[in-house]
Amino acid sequence: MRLTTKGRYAVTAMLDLAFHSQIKPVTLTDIAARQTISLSYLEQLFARLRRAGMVKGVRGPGGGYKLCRKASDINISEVIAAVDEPLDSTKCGGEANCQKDKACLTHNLWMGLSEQIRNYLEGISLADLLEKNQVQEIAQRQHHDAQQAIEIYRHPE
Amino acid sequence: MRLTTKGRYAVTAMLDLAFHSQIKPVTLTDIAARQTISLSYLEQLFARLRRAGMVKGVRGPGGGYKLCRKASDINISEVIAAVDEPLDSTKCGGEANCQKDKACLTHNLWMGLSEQIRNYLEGISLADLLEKNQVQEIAQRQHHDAQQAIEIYRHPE
DNA sequence: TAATAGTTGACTATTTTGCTAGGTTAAGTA
DNA sequence: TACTTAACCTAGCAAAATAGTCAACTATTA
Repeated sequence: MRLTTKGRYAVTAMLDLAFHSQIKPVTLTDIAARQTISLSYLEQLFARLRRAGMVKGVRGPGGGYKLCRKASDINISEVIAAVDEPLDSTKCGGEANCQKDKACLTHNLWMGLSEQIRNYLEGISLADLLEKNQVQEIAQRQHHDAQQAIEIYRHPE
Repeated sequence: MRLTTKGRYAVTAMLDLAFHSQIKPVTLTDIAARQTISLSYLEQLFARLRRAGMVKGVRGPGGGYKLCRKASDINISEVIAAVDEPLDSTKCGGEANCQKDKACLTHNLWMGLSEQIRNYLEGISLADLLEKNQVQEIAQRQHHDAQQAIEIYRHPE
């Protein structure tokens, strides 16, 4: 899992869509204006989101985009995965010649971290974000949980 | 906090260094050969790591690089921070005109996530990684902890 | 002094990112 | 039917990031 501005753009746009599309479809032009993202770039992002089955386009006047599923059933992880290229799996793609090398330790760390981030983002839906504005507070609580996890990591049992 | 291949290269190299520099300094040529990273790219990365006070170069025959601190006192977070550019702080850099806009929710999410990842990586030192090879097992345990954090997030109290 | 190895800077190639410009197609509306 | 709207599609482009090369220079050690 990579974390770049591209994914952030996608999440921003999806949040805007989830917030505004409750009555009727939302045009990309509107999202572009509200979020200051270029229209054509949004089109590219939404082409991927559509192919991933997360949004549906409605053509013609009064058309636009709407969510395929409920906002509570779309998590941040899949939004990012939809727009990001599936990045090459770190040279040693499970090759046998890798285990002997110390380099693979790093590989494992990264896999573990990726997994951790993915899980974290999978647990947060678009609806979660729209419902509660006190993200700071939540981050604080999760910070605390993370510290506990680290304790367990360092001193098992 | 961004997650790119650049950071992964840096961590890989630092791990290699921590592992091999216990007796004498390690040349970048050696690291380049072992980790299949180009020498000059490593030079660029180590220039930053040196400026960040994490490694020290020893010139002349028998020279190379060594760690400034113990491997247990160098965490993954600072390695990545040293080589990554400090990324522009998301348009609304704490501006007042931002709070009104729904876009800032996304911003907050990202800040929270960055914080989470940073904390996670701060809790892992180079020594931690070298000591235990069972990263999978650890990832498993942390996965479990992450799930608990998500539960708390969704159902506070 | 000669060899080693860090240090520095300039330069190149590739990929990703973000965006522009131009179309085509489907669905409403006059 | 003609017109408008907006999705959908394609090609291309400039800036940045990524990854790497080459060459000169400096400090250290043998």
